[in-house]
Parts: sequence; structure tokens; C-alpha cells
Amino acid sequence: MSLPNVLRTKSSGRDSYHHGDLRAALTGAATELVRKNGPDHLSLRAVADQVGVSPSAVYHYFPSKESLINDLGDQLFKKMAVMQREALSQIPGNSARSARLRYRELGRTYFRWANSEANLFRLMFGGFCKADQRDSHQDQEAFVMLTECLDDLLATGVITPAMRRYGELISWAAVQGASTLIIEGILPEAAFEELLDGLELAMRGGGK
Amino acid sequence: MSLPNVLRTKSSGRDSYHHGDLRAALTGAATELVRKNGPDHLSLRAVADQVGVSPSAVYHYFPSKESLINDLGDQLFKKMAVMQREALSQIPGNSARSARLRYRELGRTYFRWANSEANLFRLMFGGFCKADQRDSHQDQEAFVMLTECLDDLLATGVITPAMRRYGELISWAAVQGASTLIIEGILPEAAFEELLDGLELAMRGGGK
DNA sequence: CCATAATCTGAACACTATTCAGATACCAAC
DNA sequence: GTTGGTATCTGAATAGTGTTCAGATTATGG
Repeated sequence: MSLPNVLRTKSSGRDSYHHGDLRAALTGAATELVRKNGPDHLSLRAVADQVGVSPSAVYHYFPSKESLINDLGDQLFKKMAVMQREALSQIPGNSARSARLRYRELGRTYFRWANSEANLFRLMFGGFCKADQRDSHQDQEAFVMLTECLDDLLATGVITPAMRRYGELISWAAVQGASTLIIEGILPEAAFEELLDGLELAMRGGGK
Repeated sequence: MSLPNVLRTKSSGRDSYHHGDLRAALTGAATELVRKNGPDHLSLRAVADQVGVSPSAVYHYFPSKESLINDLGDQLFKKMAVMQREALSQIPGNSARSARLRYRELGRTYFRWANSEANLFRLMFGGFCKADQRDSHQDQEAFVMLTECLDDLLATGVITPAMRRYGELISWAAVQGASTLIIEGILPEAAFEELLDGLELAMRGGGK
């Protein structure tokens, strides 16, 4: 091209022929586009356009569109784990009360993410990025937070030992499923808090 | 075209220039292609090819690819309800035992469908077909079956009244979520039976 | 300062959804 | 039984897609 490419800075955009950090710019633009248009309807050319680069430049950093999407998935799982950790850090303490608040907040954070970024949530769990091609450390990190929370609930006598055994599985599955059913318009948004009530009751021993 | 189109029968394929039941043939072929290649990667042209018709013929029955996919979603929800009803019909009886078996079988049928037809499951719950554009009678039918099953569990004293209140929500959400997490490779397949154990224990009152 | 390696471009290929004017075949009326 | 009308399907065209690759451009180390 014969145009003078002296438009942007080197760190976040374009200084010259080379881009600085094209890989990060691409994933950033891709995330934004998925957010707006959904994981299907992601166009490599639109991503390249947004960044101000030719479509073929993408293939220097990702062997295919699919691998770019896989990378997005990785980042999103990481981001989700960060949000969970932040949420937990704001509810310290060893009491039964704080453990219960943490438990609910873990679920709420999960759902809030799903509900506010439905398209990103769909990217994560809609078969677009394969788990075996992902750094499974993220999944484990989220799992560990839930495990610690459940341990606290058991230690403070909130939940029964019998239910503790199924804590991670039931909690994760229920929150994941409710999130999906709500963002797809099958259940109303208010159903989530009700689910948390039910979950807590179940883990405590189910009442009479 | 100048080729002699005397190849197939009128009911299922092609008799002549006209097709007989093109709409059904299209949705059938589309379902098969989604099954194999996933809800993204569905190509209208491939669907038309499979049926032996030109791409533009599709637009006589569906205003867009999206509306075809919406129709697929409708059919799949219907099919799922049928499978649930069939599964239930094989476990009659008013005993606590039969009610418990029905409860588990409802969950298993849901998961078996998700696990054996992951791509169709993704089509249903991955944001491809909108719930408000769907005949919501299907959702309600599945919901009613679960409700009746839970009523039986309550009547036979298997579950507590307190948990009965959350029965549909927790069960549906947990089964839906576990199905997703398993078919996406995040949880192992064996986790589902464990989830059913946990769910049943939770609904019974959670043990000690 | 120059050669080499890293980076990006342009054009091409095969594919996609969608539109529309026109061809084709069925059906009903005469 | 021919004819007109109508539902149905085709062909071609448009605009957009992922992907490849030869070549242009720039940064970097000797």
C-alpha cells in the first residue's frame, strides 16, 4: 500500500508497518465483536478491519479462526476466575454467615457474568472452544474456590457431611444450568435468586 | 434445466419439477447436517444440495437461514418432550419406588439426549433459536412432566414439602447444567449419575 | 550499513446467504 | 383436451466469508 501509515501509537494501535502487539489487539477486537454479534457471526475480516490490518495478517498469530476463538475461550475462563476471586475477597471471615454469603456470591457472580455477557458465555459453553485444547488450570481454579467455600460451610455446620460430598457438582451444575435457561429466555431472570434459596436449603439438609 | 428429473418418489424426494414436501425434506436434511457439523457450520447450500434442490428454493419456505434454524429448534424441543413421555410411560405405578425411578429416568433421558446428540443440544440451548419465537407449549409440556413426578415424590413421602417448592427449578437447572458441562468436556461423563444421587439426596432432605 | 528475519499486504480461490427475474410444471376452468 | 393461472423451482448475480501464498515492507543483529 502507498498510504502513509503514521496514525496510531505503537502500544495500542499502529505506529508503522508493524503493529506492536497485534495478537492482543486481535483477541481484544474479537471479544468485542463476539460480545455484540454472538460467537457465530464472528468474522475474521471484521476483526482485522477493526484493528486496521489486512485479513491475512491474522494468520501470522492464529492458524485458523477456530484457534482464535479457542484463545478467546481461554481468556474468558481466566477472566471469570478473576471475577470469582474478587467477589470472594470482599466477603472475608470464618463465620457461618460469611461462608453462606460467599457461597451465594459465587453463584451470583457466575450468573451475573452469564446474564450481562450472554454472547461471551455462549462462546465458553456452546461448543465453540474445546476444553481439551484449553489450559485446564482455569477450570480447576474456579473449582478450588467452590471447594474451599463448601469446606467452610461444612466446618461451620451449615451443610451436612452427606451433602458436602455432592456440593461442587450440584452447585456448579445448577448454577450453570440456570444461567443457560435464563439467558436463553426459557426461565425468567428472577428464577436465579430462587435457585440459590433452594440450593442453600438443599445443602443444609432440606428442611421438613 | 434440461435434465430429466424422473428420479425419486413424490412423497420423500423428487418426482418431477415440484418436490412434494420440500419443507419437511429441508428441515430433515438440516437436522442431519447440524448433527454432523454443529449448529454453526450449517450451510443452506449444503441443505439444498442434500435434498437435490437449488439454494434459492429454500426461500420459498423459510425467509432466512435463521428461521429455518428456529424451526429446527421447535422440532427438537418437541422430540425431547416425546422422549421424556416415552421414558415415563415405561415406569408406571404409584409407589415411592416407581416415582423415584421416574425422577431419575427424566434426568437420564435429558442427559442421554444431550450426550448422544451434542450438536442438536447446542442448537437448542446455544442461542441459535430464540425462545420467544418458539411455540412455548413444548417447554411447558416438559415442565408439567417434571411437576407431576415431583408431586408423586411428595405424595409418597420421598421428598420434603420444603424442597418440593424448589423441585422443578433445582432439578431442571442441575440436569441442564451437568449436561452442558459434560458434553463440553469440562466434567467427566460419570459425573451425571453422581449428580442424580446428589439431587435425590438433596430432595429427600439432605441426610446428616 | 547491510543482510536476514519478522511482519504485513494484495490478490486469488472456494465458499457462504440472499435477491430476483424468469423458467417449469401442476391444476382448474373452459 | 387445450389453455390460462399459479405455485414452485432455477440461474445468475451480489456481497460477504475463511484461507493461502507470493511478494512488499519494516525491524533487528552483525
